Amino acid sequence: MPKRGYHHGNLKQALVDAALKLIEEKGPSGFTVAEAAKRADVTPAAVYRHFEGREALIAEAALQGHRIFGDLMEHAYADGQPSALAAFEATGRAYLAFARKFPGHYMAMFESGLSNQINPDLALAAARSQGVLEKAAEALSEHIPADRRPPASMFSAHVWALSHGVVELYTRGQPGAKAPFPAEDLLESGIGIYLRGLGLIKPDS
Amino acid sequence: MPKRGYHHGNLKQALVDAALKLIEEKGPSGFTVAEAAKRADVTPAAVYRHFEGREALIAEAALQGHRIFGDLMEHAYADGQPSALAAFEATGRAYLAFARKFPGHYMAMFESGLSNQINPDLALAAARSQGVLEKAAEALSEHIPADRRPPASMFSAHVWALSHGVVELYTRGQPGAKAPFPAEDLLESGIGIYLRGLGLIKPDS
DNA sequence: TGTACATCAGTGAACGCGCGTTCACTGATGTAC
DNA sequence: TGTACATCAGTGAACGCGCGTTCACTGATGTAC
Repeated sequence: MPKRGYHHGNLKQALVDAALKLIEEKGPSGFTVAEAAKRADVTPAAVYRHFEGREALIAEAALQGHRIFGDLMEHAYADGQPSALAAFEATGRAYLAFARKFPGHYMAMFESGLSNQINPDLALAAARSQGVLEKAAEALSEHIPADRRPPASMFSAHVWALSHGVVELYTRGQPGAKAPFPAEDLLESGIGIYLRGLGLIKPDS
Repeated sequence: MPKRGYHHGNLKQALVDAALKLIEEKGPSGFTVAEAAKRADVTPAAVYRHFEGREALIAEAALQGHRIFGDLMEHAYADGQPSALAAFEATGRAYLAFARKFPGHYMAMFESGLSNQINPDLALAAARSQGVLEKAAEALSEHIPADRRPPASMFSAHVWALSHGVVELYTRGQPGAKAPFPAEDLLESGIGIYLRGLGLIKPDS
């Protein structure tokens, strides 16, 4: 536990953490500077010692999220190697696992309406995780005969879209929500069928 | 053009239309009662002659959206008949077409955070469009040998998720957005590969 | 057709609230000597 | 080790603003006779 007297010790991170909790609870637009400050036991004005404003705080939360996300994707990819197929599947699963485990980060990254271009660090971190999936797709596409091989960036876009859709529709526990299957199963089976469609899995395995 | 004197003529719908435009422009949480009133050339207080409050206005917008959406899905389904495959593919395309053509409605329906349970009419209208896709999936699943036939509600969930993901990620024209392929092509090809994976399309056709 | 009146869709002013942000300040901390 | 001082992370009060909503009201409309 960090010290706490008049000076906080690590207020910047405490504010980011508070913002993440708030975003998780009420969505990106339900989050307010004042409430984040309150949760960090600090006056609203103190926020401006560490951030230019509300948007900068959200951007920092998103940045941290992209870094974690990128790491997870890299590890998933590495664990699946040397099988191109296993690596590709693992990155898909990592997407959902991240959304589950870091919902505040996820929302800051993908649902806040914040542009990644706001800040070069953010743009870089965002590009990195996307790059991992594209790399995995690239390796996978080499297992398809060259004459009828669709572009690898298409695979990654498909899986990214499917993953995102599953998260948005079947992961949010809205009251009265439809949840026919666990999201993990839905994504796993969806990707499985998709890969079979690409001819990368045997029809009956 | 409706008359306009002291009385508006059709203020209720004018407010819904204004709300839809605003939501389209600034997102569901960027929309305000005051601005919707202004766009309809009316005092904010007038809104309360027709709606209980802000939320009720959004709910009405979402309701109208679900009705249009349901109709589109039904028509797409009917046009694809009697081919189960064509009908299924058509409903997928209809999803994206709706999101393109009625972005305000789409956002009110799927991005406003509004629960469909708020209002029985809304719940009904929302269930209807989902039902069409499920019906299409049901018919399709009968073309798969019964012993290795996954549940039809899974197909519809997969396609729904893929469609939603494509809309969210590749349809919103954010500055600096990644748009490797037209969303329509992405969805079309994704569903194609998926259906091949189900064994419903010939590998090389 | 003309008048009296009920209905009701709008107005305009006001409310309390919480927001993001600013400012001069003060108290704690760390460093130089 | 002790004192003087610069640094700086926090405070507390205040700002202007736009929000959703309420209220008593008024002017237009439609109907009964």
